Amino acid sequence: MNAPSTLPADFLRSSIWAANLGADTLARVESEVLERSVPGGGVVCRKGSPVDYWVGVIEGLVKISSVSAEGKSVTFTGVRAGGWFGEGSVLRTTAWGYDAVALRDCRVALMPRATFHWLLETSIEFNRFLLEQLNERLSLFIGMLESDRLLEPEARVARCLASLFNPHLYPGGGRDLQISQEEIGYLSGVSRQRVNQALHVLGQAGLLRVAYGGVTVLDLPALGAFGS
DNA sequence: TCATTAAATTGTT
DNA sequence: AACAATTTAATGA
Repeated sequence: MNAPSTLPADFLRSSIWAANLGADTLARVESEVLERSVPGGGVVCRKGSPVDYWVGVIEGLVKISSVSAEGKSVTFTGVRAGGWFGEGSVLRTTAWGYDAVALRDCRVALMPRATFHWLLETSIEFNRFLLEQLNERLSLFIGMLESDRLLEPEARVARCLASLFNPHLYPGGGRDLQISQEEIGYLSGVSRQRVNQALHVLGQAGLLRVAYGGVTVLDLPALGAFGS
């Protein structure tokens, strides 16, 4: 069922930002990027700790969230295989402004801060990619401001899933995603029971197909616009 | 390959 | 939150 595990080098080459890099540039990046495994429930990076790397998800699913002083948790987004996060932190700050937690066993690629900045200074294509990625995330968060307060659980689940199929953030992801209803609950801030109901509503609407341990998106545009 | 068992996930209250 | 039903994964014959 699962694809054979991706080698770090293959993962880097399949990232869109790497598509137009020269061979020697790519070789240097490959030699400097590290790989690390994070068990399910483990912390990829913790709020307040130094930002030493830009992080790519090779395999698994990572939740980006923040916990308030009273212990209330807010999830910003999920990052699935193929996605990179932390560019804002690497660019502007020295400490992470949020937590990144592995929802299941993960393998992540770590690009050292220095490598990131070197790419930033040498590659126009890399800059173009960052501009697009930051823009995609901005519109994602703007949409969340609306959906978080105004929309019912069905729409929140719909948008949460749609965001995981964003072709700019997760290239080559296909239409299928292995994700449990519990994981969707963590990402969308909806109880698992409500996720279960919502998935059936969305399935009835023909927007997606639910399967054991995963979903298949049938109509991505409609999914992202559900409820508005 | 098949049957049995444990674990994970889903569906319902 | 708790429970039963279903699906998958693992194990050994």
